Amino acid sequence: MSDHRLQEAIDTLKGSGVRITPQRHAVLEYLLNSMTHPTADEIYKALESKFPNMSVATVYNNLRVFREIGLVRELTYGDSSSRFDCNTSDHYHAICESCGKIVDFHYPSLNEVESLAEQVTGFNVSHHRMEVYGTCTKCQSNNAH
Amino acid sequence: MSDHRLQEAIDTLKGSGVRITPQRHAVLEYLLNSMTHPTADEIYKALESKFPNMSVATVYNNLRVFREIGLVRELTYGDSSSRFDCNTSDHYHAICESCGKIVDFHYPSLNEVESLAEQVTGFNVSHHRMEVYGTCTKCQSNNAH
DNA sequence: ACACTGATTGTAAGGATTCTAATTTAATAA
DNA sequence: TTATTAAATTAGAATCCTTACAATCAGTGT
Repeated sequence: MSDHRLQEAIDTLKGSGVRITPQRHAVLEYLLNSMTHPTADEIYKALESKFPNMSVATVYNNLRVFREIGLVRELTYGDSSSRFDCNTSDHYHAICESCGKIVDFHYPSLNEVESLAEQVTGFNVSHHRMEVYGTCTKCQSNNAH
Repeated sequence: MSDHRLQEAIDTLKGSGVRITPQRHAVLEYLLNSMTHPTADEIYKALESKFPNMSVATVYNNLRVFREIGLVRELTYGDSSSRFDCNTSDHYHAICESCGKIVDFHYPSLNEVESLAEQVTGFNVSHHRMEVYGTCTKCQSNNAH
């Protein structure tokens, strides 16, 4: 699908002197096509058939590289494992407390909060994160029987 | 210090049929007097001298009880272990990316964001979380040499 | 063809958290 | 006060996620 974003990401990697190996390409492609903010293990399992010999370590290594270069963000919610999000455009997440589903939504960036926080705390603020928690539509109807 | 908040919390627990054991009391008291959002291990180590036989499992068990009852919130940042915050009044956190320090700050609650998220995602939103990341005053001056 | 650097692999190791089974204890009522 | 009982604690094993490590492999340039 998003060949353009993929090519752009590959160019960014190459520009940083990172080699494009088949495994690395596959992890990156999977992340770009995925709308579900997968965990490292989900990526590993998804690529298992294509790369039967790939190690989990490779997935983690590549995710770290992508994160350090700024291609993906690591999301740490309450659950045990990190999730990875390659949508770097400004957006926020709504998380279902019942089923764990994550839905993106847009909102004008909270610059006011950042500048107020700088004044109050003396921090030099670089970024922020925000999520709303609640019940998704499907779980709402399930709960209503 | 905050005997009032402690007594209030204990009443809440008793009202839910939770027994007040010495260990439980100590964990709760430590959390209430702590301004640093400690990890489970920090709590465990801090109470070690008073309860030499206490198990880590006890700390985790009690934190889970407190969380389920709504006395504390579990904070999951990028680092490996959860932090626990018993300040249930509305506030946000500023986190230093250099030294890990966490500073509370107040801001009018982002109700607008919650209602917009409900409209866009169809979620029934119960709450939200937000943090700003940056460099604290101390690390700023350290970096400047 | 050779050397060099980085990437991958498999496995071991680490840390945080949960589980389990046995023991102890707080709250309650007789 | 004592007996009762369900809940809480304990110690250690087990689990899960992630990282570290050493050996191997692959691509690039000389």
